[in-house]
Amino acid sequence: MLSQPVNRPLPMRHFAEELPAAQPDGEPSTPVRAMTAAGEANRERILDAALARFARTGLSGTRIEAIAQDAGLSKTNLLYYFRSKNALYLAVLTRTLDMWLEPLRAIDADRDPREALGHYITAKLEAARDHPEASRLFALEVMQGAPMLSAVLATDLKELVDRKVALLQLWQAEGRLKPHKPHHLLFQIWATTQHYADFATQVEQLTGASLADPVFFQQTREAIVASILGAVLP
Amino acid sequence: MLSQPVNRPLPMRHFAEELPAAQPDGEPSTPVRAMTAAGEANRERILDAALARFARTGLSGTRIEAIAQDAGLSKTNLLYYFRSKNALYLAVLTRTLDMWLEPLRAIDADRDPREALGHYITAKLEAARDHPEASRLFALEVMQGAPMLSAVLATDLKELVDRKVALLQLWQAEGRLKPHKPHHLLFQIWATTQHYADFATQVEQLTGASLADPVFFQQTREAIVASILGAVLP
DNA sequence: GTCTATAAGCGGATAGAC
DNA sequence: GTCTATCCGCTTATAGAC
Repeated sequence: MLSQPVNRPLPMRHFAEELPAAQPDGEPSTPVRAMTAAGEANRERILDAALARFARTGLSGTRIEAIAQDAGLSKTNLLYYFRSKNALYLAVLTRTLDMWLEPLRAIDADRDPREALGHYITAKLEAARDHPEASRLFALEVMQGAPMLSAVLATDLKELVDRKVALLQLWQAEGRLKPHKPHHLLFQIWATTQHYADFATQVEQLTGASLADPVFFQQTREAIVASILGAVLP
Repeated sequence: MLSQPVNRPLPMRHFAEELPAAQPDGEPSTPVRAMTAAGEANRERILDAALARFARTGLSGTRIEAIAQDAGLSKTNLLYYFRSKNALYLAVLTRTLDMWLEPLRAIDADRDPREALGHYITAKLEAARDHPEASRLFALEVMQGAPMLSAVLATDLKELVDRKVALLQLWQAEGRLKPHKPHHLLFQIWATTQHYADFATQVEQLTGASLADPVFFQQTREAIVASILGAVLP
């Protein structure tokens, strides 16, 4: 749809998306619109800063000037790289989504259910530990009705989940999983693992620990694995 | 600290709280500051509308004019009842908090652990079904670091949780629960039950159902009870 | 208690020089 | 690519009449 920051005036407030235009690998030798190394580095710093801010204060609660400061440039300069706050927000969402869905994709039909699900839980909990902002970003977005992401959820996520649900049903038919509505299994895994990222403030206030503590991480992992796998394995 | 809307000018943007001044039961016969029946009804309608809006779009994403319209009065008039947006937000939070913590308080030492925890899970899931906005409101608040609520969480909630954790540890010592860090049991219950409220959009998109559907509710309840109680009961 | 009018300030976005 | 200056709309909040 769109590609790079084209400075044409728009009559109304535009919500046009500037998806970061899948940069061709290798040096930016393309004559059409070359992105310098410094430029690319700025882009990345902006996206990192934006993720942190949006995950903490949401879209409307975040001022682009704060993001710019975190990234070490001026507000105007940030708007050179991203045409609008919404464009930046969307860029952050899409950049993070693939990474976020990766563990689910990795659930493998060839593996043993116990092993595959155990790996999935561990991977999700590691993601909650290593990328809590990503978890919170999506949680904020989905909780507000996914205004910017509903299309992707309804298509990409739905498709992916449908495939994995079919796999779980297959395992059930083979007697390798107890009969259950498979969605609940997924929801329980998502809910419990992401809780430790999304509600980290509360978890720390109540226990004094976080997933960053290896002992606490192991405890948590075992608690989740025990309850969820215990319920679905025959 | 403060009580009713006093119209004194404030030099800086004020975050002073107008906690709703625990209205004495019975008719407003107090001569000091009587609240008419109509006034009280307005207040309630505002609070209801505010809960719905804040839960959906957050504090900064909500315009008080939208709340006013939902409640059927003008923005100016809303500000007659609540001195500021922040005051209104705080009033909504505090009004909802007690209701939200009630199920946890109800966990009873005299009951059988299986029964007590089963009831707790059911009550939490009913709350997620009947008051999803309350769930989302607190989720939004806590996920953003609980800027307005951290004091209450650190004292009231902490105290309440500490008491219940002690009870769970007692049950463990008596051999009526498997040894486990009790916090994880609570977190799992919170996470799974609240997930169906907080991520209702996603749940509906993926399953086509919601907790409002009695069949789906039962399915969900049984899945949660099975996994969580299965793991902690001896 | 409710309305009209308006103050006051913030924050996103653009223009244009360098 | 980065900066300075500035515009403009939006939203909270207040003043004051009725």
